[in-house]
Amino acid sequence: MAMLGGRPTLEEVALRAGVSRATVSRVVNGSTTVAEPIRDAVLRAVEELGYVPNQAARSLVTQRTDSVALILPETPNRVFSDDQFFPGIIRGVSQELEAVDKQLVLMMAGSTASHGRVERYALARHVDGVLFASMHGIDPLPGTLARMGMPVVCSGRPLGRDTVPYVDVDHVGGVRTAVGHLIASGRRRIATIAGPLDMVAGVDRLTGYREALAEAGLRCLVASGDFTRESGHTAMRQLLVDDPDLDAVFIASDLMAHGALRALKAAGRRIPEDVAVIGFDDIELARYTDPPLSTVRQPIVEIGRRIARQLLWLAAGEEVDREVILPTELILRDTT
Amino acid sequence: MAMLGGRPTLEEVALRAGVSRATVSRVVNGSTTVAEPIRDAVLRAVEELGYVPNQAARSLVTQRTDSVALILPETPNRVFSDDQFFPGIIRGVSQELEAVDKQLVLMMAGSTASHGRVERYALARHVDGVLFASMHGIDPLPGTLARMGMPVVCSGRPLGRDTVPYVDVDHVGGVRTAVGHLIASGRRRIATIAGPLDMVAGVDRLTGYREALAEAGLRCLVASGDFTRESGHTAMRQLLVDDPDLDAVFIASDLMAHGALRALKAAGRRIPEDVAVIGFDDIELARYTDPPLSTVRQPIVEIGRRIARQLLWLAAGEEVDREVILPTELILRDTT
DNA sequence: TTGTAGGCGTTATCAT
DNA sequence: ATGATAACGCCTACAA
Repeated sequence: MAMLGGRPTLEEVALRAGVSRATVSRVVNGSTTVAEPIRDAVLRAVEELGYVPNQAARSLVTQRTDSVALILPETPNRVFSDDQFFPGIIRGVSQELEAVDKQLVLMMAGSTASHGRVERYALARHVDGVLFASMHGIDPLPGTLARMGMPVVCSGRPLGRDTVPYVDVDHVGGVRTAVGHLIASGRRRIATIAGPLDMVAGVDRLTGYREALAEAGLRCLVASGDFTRESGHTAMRQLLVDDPDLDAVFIASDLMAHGALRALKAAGRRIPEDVAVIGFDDIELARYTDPPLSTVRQPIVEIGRRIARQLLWLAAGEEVDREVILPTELILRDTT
Repeated sequence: MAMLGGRPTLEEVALRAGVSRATVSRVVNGSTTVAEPIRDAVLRAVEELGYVPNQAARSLVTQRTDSVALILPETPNRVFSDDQFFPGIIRGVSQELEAVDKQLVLMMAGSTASHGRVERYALARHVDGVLFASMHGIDPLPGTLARMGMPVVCSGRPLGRDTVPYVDVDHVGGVRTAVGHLIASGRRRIATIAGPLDMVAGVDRLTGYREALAEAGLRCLVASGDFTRESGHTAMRQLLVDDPDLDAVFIASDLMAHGALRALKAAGRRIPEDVAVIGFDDIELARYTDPPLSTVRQPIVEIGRRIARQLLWLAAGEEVDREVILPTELILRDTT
């Protein structure tokens, strides 16, 4: 049992086991060059004293902390508001990290002021690496850290010309498939509610929509939201004003789709008879909207796992792919 | 600019500024006993070299890490699945922590195996404190850590007889108000879908329901869920079998209520004409269910902030209240 | 196989 | 007001 105030050190364990500090260190770190009986004695002493290595001391010499930082752009609306994206990412990341006994340090970085904090922190702690999730606009931070030799991986293709490794899904392809399905089933006035255009996910999904319509020679009708329910609701009402006869809409996130569904129903549209809708994400909510939402599934937790794995490779000094693209899948429910 | 491989140390800054390490340390830590010109010279050197203090070295001597751990019981279903509780807590906690420039270390602790990890970690890192959110059953970990002198605060009254400080809401009172409202508006066959009974939130909300019905001389009808949508859906169907004539139901979480709404509609019940429903939480979803859900609001983010603040006080060596109870509020929308 | 000793980058206690 | 100097707890050559 460790006692209050002053936990045992290597030194004390060594004393108790009747060996040198070096030997204790070897045992604790699993070196194989220690005689069986000695190892046992040390282990017993460790047990009896309740010894736990001091991570700060260890880091000081090893230059590692066995922890990685996950940086999330805290925008008032989105992060943790009611979106399953971040929770999913966190979950995936922590699964992978746990497997190798590393810790997850979470940092919100909304303001540019906090960018300073983040940078200082990453440097000061010697975190073993930094993960970024869904940045807005052109953020120099990932590139800056990478250039200083810090392992960095992003979820979502980073804007700008920094070339840090990232994991993303095939937004364009996924949306083209979805909109293609709408067209194939006879819809002709197909609108979209785009995500924020300072985010790759927003831009790429809009591109997919545009490409699909262009190919079919159909006209575009675009409204914009910021991935929140509320914005989806507002955008849908706008769309209904712009073209009361629209017969389908692709919406860049399920949450926005949820808001849009409400606007559609309020306007007396039957779904999917009058207007078909397809969302993007496939969060659990999608199965419970009324009617259940057709959507483009992206493997959110898997993205978290992959960025974590990539980072661990990087930190281990390996080369990793500059780009990993995960597939999406069209899930057809009752809104199409 | 710090260079790759080997960032500058106190020593180098001292050299460059032409002073001793001690003086640099003083400046960096904001001591007031340093002459103006010297301070400036040091600051300039810090700037030019891109010096950032090494946290490990610092922790080694100060015995602090400026970081706190947040332990979440990772159950396959709940954490981060689609519940706004944990995200809200995290958000509140990180707001408070950021204000004092401390870091948040996130740890999932589902298995008992991971309990070992958590304990070791908390000890090894000298985290300044540990936060627990919504534990299941009787968990000895908070008490154990507290006894070892570690500052600990829980969100939700801990089961068992360990006496660690906690922050919770008035579950019983909130539910009694809600059920009281149902009764006052003429409902007589009022069922409930309870949360998991190994959690205080589950037990207390059930108690509130029982008390309210007992007072009114009404009969109880109870089904159980685990706070997920799916379980709410299942439980509601069961309830409908048990008593096809029920005219109201109090549901221990909004997510379960969402699932239940679906079951109710599938069974052809009109809401609220045939059956009234009230949930608990007031997550954003509640405004978007069909119809919008009446519910008992609990201030989730505020809970996060409070546990963080309490912990900070504790860590600073102050006394804190053993118990902080936050109020709830009945939000009436269209399901009542 | 085991022990010795030096150093990791800071802070803090003394002198000065 | 500033500067030596001794910890802080551990890892790791290097020596034995």
